Order: sequence, then C-alpha cells, then structure tokens
Amino acid sequence: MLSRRQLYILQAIVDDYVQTAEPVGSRSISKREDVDFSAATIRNEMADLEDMGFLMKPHSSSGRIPSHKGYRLYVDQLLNETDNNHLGLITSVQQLFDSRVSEVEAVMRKTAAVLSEMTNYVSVVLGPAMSNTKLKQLQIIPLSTTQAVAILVTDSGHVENRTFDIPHNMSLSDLEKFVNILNEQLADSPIKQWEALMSNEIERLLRQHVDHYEKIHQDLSAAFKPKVNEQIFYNGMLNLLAQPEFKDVEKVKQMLEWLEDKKEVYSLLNAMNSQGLTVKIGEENRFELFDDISMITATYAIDGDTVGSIGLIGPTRMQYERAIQIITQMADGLSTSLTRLYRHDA
Amino acid sequence: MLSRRQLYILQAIVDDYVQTAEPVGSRSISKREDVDFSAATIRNEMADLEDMGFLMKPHSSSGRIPSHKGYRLYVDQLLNETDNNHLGLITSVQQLFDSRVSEVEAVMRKTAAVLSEMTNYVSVVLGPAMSNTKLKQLQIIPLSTTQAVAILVTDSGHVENRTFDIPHNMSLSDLEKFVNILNEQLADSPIKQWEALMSNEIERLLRQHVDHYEKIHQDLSAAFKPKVNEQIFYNGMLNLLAQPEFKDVEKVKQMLEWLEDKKEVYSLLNAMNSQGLTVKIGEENRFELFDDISMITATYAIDGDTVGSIGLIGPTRMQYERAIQIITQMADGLSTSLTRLYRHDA
DNA sequence: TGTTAGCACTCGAATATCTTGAGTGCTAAA
DNA sequence: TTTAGCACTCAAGATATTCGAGTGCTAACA
Repeated sequence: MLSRRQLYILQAIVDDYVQTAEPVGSRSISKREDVDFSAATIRNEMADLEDMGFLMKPHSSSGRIPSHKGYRLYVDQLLNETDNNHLGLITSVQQLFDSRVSEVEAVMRKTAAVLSEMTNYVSVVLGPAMSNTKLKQLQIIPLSTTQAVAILVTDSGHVENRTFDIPHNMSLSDLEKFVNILNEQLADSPIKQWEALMSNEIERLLRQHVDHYEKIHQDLSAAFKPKVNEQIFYNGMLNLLAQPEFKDVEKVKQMLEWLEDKKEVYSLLNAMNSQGLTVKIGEENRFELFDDISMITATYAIDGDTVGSIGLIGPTRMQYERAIQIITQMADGLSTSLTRLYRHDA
Repeated sequence: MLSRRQLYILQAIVDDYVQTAEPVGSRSISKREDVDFSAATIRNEMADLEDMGFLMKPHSSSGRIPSHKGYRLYVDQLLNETDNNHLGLITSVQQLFDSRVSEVEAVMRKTAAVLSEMTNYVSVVLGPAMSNTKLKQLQIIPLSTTQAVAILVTDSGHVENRTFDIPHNMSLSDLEKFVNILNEQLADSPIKQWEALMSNEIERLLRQHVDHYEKIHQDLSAAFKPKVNEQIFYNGMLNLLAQPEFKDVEKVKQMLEWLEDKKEVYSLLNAMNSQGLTVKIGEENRFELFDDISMITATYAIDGDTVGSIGLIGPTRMQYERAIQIITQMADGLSTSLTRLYRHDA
C-alpha cells in the first residue's frame, strides 16, 4: 500500500509530466510550496515507486516519468478524490446542446468538433446504432423513365436515399405497387427485422402482385437495404501533430493510417460500448503500435439505452482529469439532445 | 533559345530529380547510355542553364536541381513532345467509370480515391456545381406532431433532407398546402432561380392560402433552402507524408491545416474552373506557404458545360507527365459518367 | 571553336570528441 | 527516518574532423 506521501509524489510527477513532457526530477518537486521534505527524501520515495513499477526512467540519470501502471493508479485512485466540477466547463458544454440542432448528423459532427477543440486531442464520435429505429416511410421518386430515387425515412428523422435504374421490364405502375406493398408491410417495424420479414410474407405478396418479380428483386434489393453501419466522425487530428510525441513524421503517418482505417477504430469503440466511462492507457489498448497513446471513451444513450460512444485520443501523458470531465459532460449532453430528437411520440 | 543538348540535359535533370529528390550531378548524367559528351561538357551546359534561370544549386558545390522556371519549361515544352498514350493507364481509368456507379457523390469519392491511388499525390475533387439542376420533387414526411423531414429531390438524383420543427400554429393540412404550392411552383425550375421566384408570385400564393404565413416562413425558410455549395473530396493525404519534402512535422501541419480549411482550396480550384488543364508550379500558386508544392487541375463537364474541377497536389518535384495523363483521363471519364447520370430526358 | 581531361577547391553530411548540467544513488551524520 | 554531500551517469548540445560528390577553371586537344 502506498503512503500518503508516495501518492502525493506520484501525483506531482504525473501532473508535471503531463504539462511539460519532460522527465521530472526530485528537486523540481521539492521546490513546491506545500512540500516540506527534501529532494533526497523524494529521491528515496521515487526509487521505491520505481521498484513498485509506478515510475520509470528514460535513462539511468534522468528524472522519472510515470509508467502505464503509474497512470493507471493516477486515473483510478487519485482522480476520484478530486472535485469533479469546474463550473466553467459544464456550462459551455451545455450551451452547445441547448442550441437545438435538429439533424442527428449535425449533432454528431458538432460534438466531435467541440470535444477536440476543448481538449486539443483527437475526438472520435461513433454515430448512434440505428437498429431500433423504425421505418416511417419509403418513397420512390422517378427521375426519368429509366431511373428513380428510393428514399427511406426512419422515425428518427434519418433519411437515406439511393438512385437506381428501373428494371427494363418493370412498368411505373408495377413500381408503385411494389413500393406500396413494402410500405404497408414494413412501416413501423424496426430495421433490424427487415431481413426476416422480407423473406416471408412480403416476398409472397410481391410475387403475387408484381410481374417478373424474381428479376426485379435482384436489381432492387440492394437499393432498399438500409446501411445500418454507424458513421464515425473525427475531429482535431491536427492537434496530435502539436504534441511532442509526434515529432517524428513516421509516427504521424502510422497514426493517421490507423485512424483512416475506420474499421479498427470502429471495433475498438464498439467494444467499449457497454462500459460507460473507460480509460485505456498505452499498451492496454488494442492498438499495440502506439505505446504512448491513451484513449478515453464514454457512452451515450437514447432514452436510457446505450446506443453509441464517443472517444478522445491523446498521448498517455494526457490531462486525464480535464479530459474525463469534458467527455462525460459531452456524453450526457449528447444523450439528452438525442433523446429529445428521437422522442416523437409525445 | 535552348539547344537540343541543353533541353536534353534539363529534361534529364528533372527526370532524375523527380525520382530521387537528390540534386543531380554532371557525372550521373554523363553515364547515361545515350549521352556521348563528357561530364565536363555537361557542367558547362549546366552552368549556362543556371545562368538562364532554369537550374539552381542548393549550395555551391552540389549538383543541380530544377528551378520553378525549369519545371515550367519542362511542363510546357518537353512534355508535349512525348507520347501521351501509355495504354496501360487509359484502360484502367476507363474501367472505373464503366462500372456505372449511380450516385453522384459515390462517383466523386471514387474519383478522388483512384486519382490519389494512381499518382500517390493528394487528390482534390470539387463536386459539380448544381446551379443548373432542377427541382424534381419536394416532399414532407411528418415524423410526429412536432417534427417533419423535408426532402428535396433534384432531376440529377441528388437528394437533400432536413429535419425541422413544425411551427406550433401550423396544422398538418396547412403544411400540406404549403408543400403543394411550393411543389407546383418550383418544379422544374433551376435551383439558382429559387430565390427570385420565392419572393414574387409564390410568396403571394402562400400568404393567401396558408394561415400565419409570416411566422411560418421564418421558421421554415432555412429548411427549404438548398445548399448549393459544392462538396470537396480529398484523398491520399497520407501520400504526402511519404515525400521527403514533408519530413518536417511543422510543414505537414501547415499543409494539413491548409487543406482542412476548405474555403481556400475551394477558391483555388474554382479559379481554375474555366481553364481546362492547368499546372501551377511552386510559388505560382496562390498558397505562398508552399514553395515546393505543385498543383495540377483539370475541369470536367456535363453535356459540354464545365461544372467542376479535379486536382492533384504534390511536390514541385512531381511526375508531371504521368500525373497529367491520369488527371486528364479521369476528367474525361468523369465528364462522360456524369453526363450519362444527368441525362434523364432520354 | 567546341570538347575534354585534370586538378584544386567547396561544402554538406556523417562521425567523432568534448563539455555541460540536470539528475541519480549511496553514504554518513543529524 | 530524514537530510546534506558527493561521486557518478548520461543525454544533448557544441565543436572539430573526415569524407566524398560535385563544381569551376585551365590547358590541351580535335
């Protein structure tokens, strides 16, 4: 068990290092006002903390930097004690959501923007999983004799559209019939049940009422399949470049490559989905490449159901306290905002 | 006027330097098979070329590199002479457009992706100016008693949607009337004329048939105003990082910042809009920051009318010949593909 | 007159050497 | 248990050294 003093020293080192990105020496700590023990004492404590694995030295005669284990302790134990309410932040976050943005996508984008702007880290926002939304209306608008647009509107106000070629042997009235049937049958059923519904009754109905159904089905099935994949929004990648840990172009490249491959980010974020606030430090992360990168995630909910998550990516040397405050606030605000947006059944 | 031999040497230097990014010395040129004059001769010629401003030395005892003027000459005179048809390229570019992608946005994205993949430079694609497209249909789909989605479909198959709050004092039947009037009046008129139309007859009609028009107008005008601003698609920013001219993080940062501010890129691309193929070398560019960056742009057209442009951004030390070939092909393919997409009046 | 070989000279880049100072660990005394 | 003191370490920065690719110039040659 760590003594009060040891905790103090660990905290001091993390705080210092987070700010300066330089190893922290015993003297610099002993100079603090509220420290009444000497540098030598601190050195002894440091040595102990190092033995326990909370600190490291970049080289044998340098100051200490926190190890991952050190950060972990800091985040888990030292942060909880601190006051979690810097009022300035809260209000400014809440303002964002009060300005009643009414498109889901706009809200997500804005969230990402604010998140990265406030923290100077990279923000990732995973759009809400739409699997529970229901079809509100399906609409076909012909553009010409050969092409038409299919428009899917969900009860959340999410709109998807796809241009498609009208199959040769399909008349306009056929098309209308086709759409009507789909509309009647699928309206108000959750998108995730479509596949199942489709293959049963509906298929029978269609086959019965629409000529050349088989052929048409092939051509159109793609157009009417909603993409359920949630979108990912980034913001503030440039912030990363300002950090000294990215002074090497090669690393920047790796990082950007990793971010560009959204699949990876997606699965990482998704994995955190049921866990509320999460702090992954350094190699705890899946992405082994980045030893000195941490990631904080938080989830947001609609009507109490967790539907997505937002994240912050920064150096392990991160302002955890501030970042956690901000991301928590954002997640809360996002939840409120989305719940309001989705609640049409008033 | 430059002699044949001087042109040859200039070309050799550009070609070499483009590949290696290292200053080119006289000996390395004299070693070429088709060179039957000595290094000393080349040195003399080089000195002359330098006097004329086509070459530079990074320092007094190094090999030569092309100056902007040198690149300019290379692009303007030396490239035109060469065979412009490496068959391999052309077919592979054309294939892309044969695969009948049917969403405009998808085509633009794909264009950007292919462009950067083939060249290893950054590609910029400016979406087609939609000012000539016409409204096909305007549709309102209520989500609840308080919210609805407005959907605009243009004759090009472009769909835009916006969620909005239904004004308190507006009944559903009012809303329907409202939409019907707009539909009747605006259908088949080009989007750019909307503003004008709106403020005249239509406003009168609306005022006549819809209660509380003034108040409603305020709330809804935003929802029905199409954003005409063309989209910008990038691709291949990572390619840049591989270039030695970007080994400095600071510069990478500047570049990404510049690209992120789409306004600038937009205006630059837009300025090129009426000029077909364009090659801007180094400081000829508006963006003075980047002395060693070149930009190639080409325009594409729908039915013969230029509607947008695509660009490639790379180091001044660029494979101009190849890049020009590729971008030209892409622009052509894009024109064909879009013309086909927009031509519904068959 | 144009071309070439030869040679002294230049200068960046890579490498080695020196210096400095922040920081440590250990010891011995308070 | 704490602290002062001191020898020791090592990265980082400053200087010096070496190396070689490349130049310009001169003089000889065709």
